[in-house]
Amino acid sequence: MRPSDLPEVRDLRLFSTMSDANFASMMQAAYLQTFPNQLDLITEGDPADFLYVVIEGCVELYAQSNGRSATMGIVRPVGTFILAAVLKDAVYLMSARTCDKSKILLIPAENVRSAFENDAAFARAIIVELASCYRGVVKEHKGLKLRSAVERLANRLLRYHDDQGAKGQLELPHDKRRLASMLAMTPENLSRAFKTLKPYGVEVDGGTIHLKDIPALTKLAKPNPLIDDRAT
Amino acid sequence: MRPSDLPEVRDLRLFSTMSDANFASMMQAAYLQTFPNQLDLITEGDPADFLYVVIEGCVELYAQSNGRSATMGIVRPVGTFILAAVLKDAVYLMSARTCDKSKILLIPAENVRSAFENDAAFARAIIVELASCYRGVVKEHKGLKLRSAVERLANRLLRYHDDQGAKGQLELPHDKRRLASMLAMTPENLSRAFKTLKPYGVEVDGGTIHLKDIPALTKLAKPNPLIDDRAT
DNA sequence: GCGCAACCTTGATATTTATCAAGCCTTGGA
DNA sequence: TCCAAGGCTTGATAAATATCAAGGTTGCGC
Repeated sequence: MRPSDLPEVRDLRLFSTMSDANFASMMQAAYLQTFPNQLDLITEGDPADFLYVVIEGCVELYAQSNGRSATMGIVRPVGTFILAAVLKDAVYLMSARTCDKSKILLIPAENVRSAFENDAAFARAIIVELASCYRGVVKEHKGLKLRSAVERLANRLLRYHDDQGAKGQLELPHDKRRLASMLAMTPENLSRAFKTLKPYGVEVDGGTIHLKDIPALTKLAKPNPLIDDRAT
Repeated sequence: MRPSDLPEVRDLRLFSTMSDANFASMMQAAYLQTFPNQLDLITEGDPADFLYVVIEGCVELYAQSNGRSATMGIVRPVGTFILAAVLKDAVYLMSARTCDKSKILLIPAENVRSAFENDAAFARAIIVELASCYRGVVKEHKGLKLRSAVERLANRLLRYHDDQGAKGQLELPHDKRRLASMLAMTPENLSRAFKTLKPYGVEVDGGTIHLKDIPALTKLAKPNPLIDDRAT
């Protein structure tokens, strides 16, 4: 794999400040692979052999215990996953499967670790990236502890709406099963939560959601930048 | 503040690999202060001015939204908090208050950031620390999504029991109010959860808990290293 | 075109968790 | 010593959420 093959990877915040030489040497043993839909990429508990970068398609991160299962997040191009396990040389805490035919870049964990030992700019980029991921989970966790299911849904809808240009409607980026699991509820409950939001101008048409009364929905949702903003 | 003043801080995993010069220069503007119990140290949303190190006493991290409040964690000596916000030069995502008379070291955020720019060993130590914190929150989050309140309590009791030498009994390290909030339940519910665990050999005597049937409790709790182990 | 499978919804019901209102200790201060 | 406050428990009740069982729709392969 040569650096020039995937300019979008080189441009990732995580990699853009590395020296060319270090980037090339990290990528030298990496390889690009295409996987079919619904394929298990990694299983929680396995040692972290690779850092994964989603180039095309879509990957679901999920966790299991006691026969229960929960979606922890969705990674879309161009995004990485399982960075912390790779850096600590530990086992994965989450499993991952494709939720679409996907093109994935696999960078051997050993190469990532030696790159950050040798490249101070990369180490700094990792710090920023890890700190962001950490704050992302803290926000998720706060949302789960401080909000009801309906409030979590309302805020998620407002977030998608903003992400998609605030045009009064939005497309759910995944199916409702997964959305329910991400929001820590059952699919049945998600259905009912949508009904609960109807008086607040939320109209569901398959995967398209119309928001007819954003002030009312916002008043219900009480969005909080310290939970909902991606950036801060 | 001179480096020699607080050897236990120098020995923290986060700082032990720094050069003496960089440690000294980072600490040069730091100061040590004693705070009474129940004092608010930081408020979520405020800019991150300092990295905090608990030297003596105890600090509660908590979050608020919509009038609701949740304990996110407890920091005891010698531990740091609010590292990610400091590194990102962002606002705090959590508030902190003392839950005991406490001696706290405050290191100006600017000094921490310039130290990691200049000291590669410190940058690597930060990466390990951040990755650990990140995995810690992921585990918390998994526990909340995959377990019922009673299961969370059962596993927490087993963890404390192990931490304290597995002698068939344990001391709750904080009051039940806070324990309930950490486990994402109300105090009333915690009381009832303890009663639910009575048939599994859990006997409550104030802050002392006796575990009379650990196999039964373990069978109920189904502890999972990918949720409960501190290290992995 | 038909039938199957996956996904979503709905209703009925059960379980879990929260809320409200006392009441009981313990503790610390006047 | 006694009072008051805070923390914990308990019971009754309400609200939130999950489970179970159909049933409807859609899309796809045959």
